[in-house]
Amino acid sequence: MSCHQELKDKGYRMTPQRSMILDVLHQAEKHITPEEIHKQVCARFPEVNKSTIYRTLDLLKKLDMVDEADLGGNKLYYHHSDKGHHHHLICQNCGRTIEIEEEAFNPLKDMLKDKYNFSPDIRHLAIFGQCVNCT
Amino acid sequence: MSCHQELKDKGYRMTPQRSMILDVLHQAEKHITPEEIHKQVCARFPEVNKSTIYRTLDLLKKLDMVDEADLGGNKLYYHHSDKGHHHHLICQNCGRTIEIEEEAFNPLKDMLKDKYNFSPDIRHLAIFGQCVNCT
DNA sequence: GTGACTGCAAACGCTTTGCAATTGA
DNA sequence: TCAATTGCAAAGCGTTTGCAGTCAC
Repeated sequence: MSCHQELKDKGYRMTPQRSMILDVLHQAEKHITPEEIHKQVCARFPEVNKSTIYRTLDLLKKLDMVDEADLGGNKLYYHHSDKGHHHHLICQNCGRTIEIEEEAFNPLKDMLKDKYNFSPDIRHLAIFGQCVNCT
Repeated sequence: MSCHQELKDKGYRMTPQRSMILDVLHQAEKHITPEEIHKQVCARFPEVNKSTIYRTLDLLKKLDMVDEADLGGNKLYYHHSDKGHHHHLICQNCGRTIEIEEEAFNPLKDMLKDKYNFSPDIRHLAIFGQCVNCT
């Protein structure tokens, strides 16, 4: 798990808390909230404080080691950035989320650049709607 | 201002508070937050409670008289729905927001439908990035 | 008159912060 | 050793809620 080393290399300390947060992020199959990270970490190592979760996520975000996704609602979601950027289709009916690869948005990016002179930074995009099962 | 009548027709009461909230929404040039609505309403009619703003916005949303936009961050933005759906390009550097018309996203919609069997409900989309001045 | 509406105050959920105690290098 | 990191408790922010009083119809 090289990201443990990565933290050290950048001059930060490796603590059990940070190690476990990294592990949880690593094992997570999809985006998780600070709340979920906290729950999972506490299952293994009781009494890690929530503010530690938040501070660690801030740090990892600053170091580009996690991606932060605002999927709507009032929560933020995080995932390991080595899992690549991608986007989400979220069914407003059943809640299913479909991941789509970043490249699918290249035509959109080009259009925004050509027509609006705008360079989009599309790391996460949440698009709401209806999935097949629900239409 | 027919939306005042519209409320009545649907069986709701017209109060000074609701009237002013509608006016503020009407005069707003762009999306505004409940906070801003509150400030503007209070400038004319002191002491309208914030919960009234929230409850009125909920009502108007239910009646499809306002659109709610989650532009990221922890705030919600509102605007009169008769101003039409549109999207936003938000410069992460200078904060400028550029409105773009809904039709610009038709190719994207078609792609999501064809490739992912997903029917997007794209009423508001916020795309972050860099505007011309900031690149 | 009466139920829809408002103001108030308290609580919510998620996140941030100041500070003293702890701990990794 | 000693600055970086943590836990704790409190506060921040935008929003929601229960309730008693008021007001549009």
